[in-house]
Amino acid sequence: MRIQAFKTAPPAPTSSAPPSAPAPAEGGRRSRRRGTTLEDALLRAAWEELSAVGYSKLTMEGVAVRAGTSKAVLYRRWPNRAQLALAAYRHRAPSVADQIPDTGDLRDDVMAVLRHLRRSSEEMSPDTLHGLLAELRTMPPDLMEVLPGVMMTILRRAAERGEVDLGKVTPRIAALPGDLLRHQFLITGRSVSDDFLSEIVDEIFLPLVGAAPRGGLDATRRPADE
Amino acid sequence: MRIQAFKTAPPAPTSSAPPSAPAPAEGGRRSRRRGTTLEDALLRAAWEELSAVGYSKLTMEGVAVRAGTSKAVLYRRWPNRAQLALAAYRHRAPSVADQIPDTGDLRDDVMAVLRHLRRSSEEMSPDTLHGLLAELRTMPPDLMEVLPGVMMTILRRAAERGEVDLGKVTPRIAALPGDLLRHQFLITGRSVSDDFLSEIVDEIFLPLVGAAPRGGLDATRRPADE
DNA sequence: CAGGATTAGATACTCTCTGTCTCTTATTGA
DNA sequence: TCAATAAGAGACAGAGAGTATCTAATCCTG
Repeated sequence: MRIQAFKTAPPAPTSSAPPSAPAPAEGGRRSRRRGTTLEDALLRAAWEELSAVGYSKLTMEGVAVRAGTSKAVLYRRWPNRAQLALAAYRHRAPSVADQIPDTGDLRDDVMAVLRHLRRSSEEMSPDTLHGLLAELRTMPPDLMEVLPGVMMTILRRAAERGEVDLGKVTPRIAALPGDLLRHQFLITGRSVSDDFLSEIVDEIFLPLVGAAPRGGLDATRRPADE
Repeated sequence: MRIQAFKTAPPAPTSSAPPSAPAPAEGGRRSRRRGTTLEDALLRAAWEELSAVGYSKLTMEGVAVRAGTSKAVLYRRWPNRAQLALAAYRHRAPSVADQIPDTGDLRDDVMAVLRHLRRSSEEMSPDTLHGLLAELRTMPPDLMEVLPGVMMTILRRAAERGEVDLGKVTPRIAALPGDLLRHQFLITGRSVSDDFLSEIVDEIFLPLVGAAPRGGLDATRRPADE
């Protein structure tokens, strides 16, 4: 036989606030949230918890407490941890496609995209990424499709400027810099260095698309130009 | 106060064999294993369990039962699941370095290495790889260092035949085919296709090391060249 | 504005798994 | 022969996932 919750007693009107929730105003109880307001708060809490403790230590209970609610409210919306974490990521992550760089120089554009991608990787710990991938079995396609699109735009502009020959560019090549960055991040579990980005671009990507790395191959950067 | 196991009764000499263990001989009890014999059996059981259910469903209890022993015996040797799984992998995986192909042709050599690598990936489900990476935080370096070494050997031989210019080959480029294969495996969660391997080699690797993809362009092909 | 529908928030509960510990006894080695 | 070692059995404590049930706050409709 189950022991059920209080039957009539109101939940202690004074000082029954959740332990360390984002402050339910003060003193009294916060009004009950619903709809989008609540959902936003849940996703924000999930993201904060994810950043704070990482995926492997992410618990539904933890998210619920941080959001000032309970597990049931989470399970009503997402079937499990992985889906919640993914939703939290999508809810917050700014897309690479939001601002496609256009510096007038292919190398600069590509570096800008890679730095952006690195920044957005850093927001998600490797632990989180692996955990997600392990539970989702596969990377959600929409997260993979953005980058090649962005790269193609950049390359098309470079082709118009005569920097590259579009005929040499296959989808695989367009995806290459992003793939290598992601691989490195997954394997080393740490954010990649600027040198690594330069290597990708100068040793591999630019040669493949037929654009000589401007000024010398000393990597990291290049001398004054024109 | 604890309720402890039988005090004097011998553990039911007849038919108390572990549920589905690899057959403890028959009828009676198997003799008690020790040392290397036992350790081998444990690692083999761990690998079998890993292949059978994947890392996310791998339990110490499951391995113990399969090995016909108990959890304590496992914990005496490995501090946790991840270390056990890693040990099981190392114990069984044949290294790529064991047989470096030498066909007399760079493309064939590289394809052979990639196929070997693919085969050995297939033995470990993506789920397992992600799970391991998530818990280990980072790929054990020794698992990463083998491949570039093998590739350099192949490339050196190709250079002696005049197929490539070693001066063009950086460590990053040597590691490239393996990295791309691993990335694809991690992201898609499935074994990669032959076409994918050809793409890597013909579109990316060979051009970078200055060796034209031989003859047939039928694979994924490339714009008319020379 | 009243009353019904919805569902937030609180809490209990079941299950599974990790990692630890204790106990008995088979096996080894001196 | 006998003491030291460790295998194998299983109890146990604790954490967390996911489910279920209840009360009451809020919304919506008439």
